Amino acid sequence: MVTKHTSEPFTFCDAMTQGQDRLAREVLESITARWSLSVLRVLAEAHGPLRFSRVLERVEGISQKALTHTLRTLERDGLLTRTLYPQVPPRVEYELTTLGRDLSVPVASLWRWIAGRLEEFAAAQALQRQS
Amino acid sequence: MVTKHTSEPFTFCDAMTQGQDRLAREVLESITARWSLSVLRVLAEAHGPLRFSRVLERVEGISQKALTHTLRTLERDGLLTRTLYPQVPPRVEYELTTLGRDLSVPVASLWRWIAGRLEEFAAAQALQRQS
DNA sequence: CCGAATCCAATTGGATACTG
DNA sequence: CAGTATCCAATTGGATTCGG
Repeated sequence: MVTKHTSEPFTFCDAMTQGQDRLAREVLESITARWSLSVLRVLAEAHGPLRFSRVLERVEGISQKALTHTLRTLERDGLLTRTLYPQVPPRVEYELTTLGRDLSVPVASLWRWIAGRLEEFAAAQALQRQS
Repeated sequence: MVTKHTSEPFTFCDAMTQGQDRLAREVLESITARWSLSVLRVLAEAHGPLRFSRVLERVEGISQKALTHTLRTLERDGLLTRTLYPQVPPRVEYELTTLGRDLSVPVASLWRWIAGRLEEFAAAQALQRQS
């Protein structure tokens, strides 16, 4: 699959089959879901595996249920691995995959694009509140 | 505000105040919300203003309520403009701003990053379903 | 025509209790 | 310890109706 580049923006979807488009959207959603970036960040900063409880502590405001769901989704998409050590009490460790680590590059780009235009966004919102 | 670049990924949040971080997240959310990309795309391809009904027709599967909400959010963030022509019956036109048009660049980057790794994502998901 | 308002179904999310 | 299960509150989303 090769993405055609034309003068038209947003054409990047066109070269995909319906299944590919669906998968790509799924991944995009899991990346941009409520808690994903925070969890990815915590794991990136850990430079190694982290137990469930440690992640729970470091992601401010997340509930245990939401964390479980977020981790499962990111695992499903191959961004992190889940390793269960069958001990009593059990130990479960989460760690970024190479894919998960590489992700920070394009995500950081988008983030910086937004960060570089914060004044424009703030101005737009301020204008909006007037009318 | 200057974003510090270190070897650490995800540090791009650090140089922001809490208010800036909140705003950036708000924008990121509005961009990645359910229908935003489709709406932005339709407007980008229009090369000009588009009436509410025309957008509604071209975004497959969206409800009128969801479209109204999406348009309002994107307008609030300065990505498009809403122009009301006080006629009977009323006419309302939506058009991308420069900010909205520029957005397609970083979004396309992230999209291509994902698109270029679809096989890895598919493989990860396949593996997942086994266990 | 545009969209606000209303109603209702379905999904989400937190809190708590429980288990291997 | 790391969840799953359950209950419940709050939010979301579609369908429909109504109004300027």
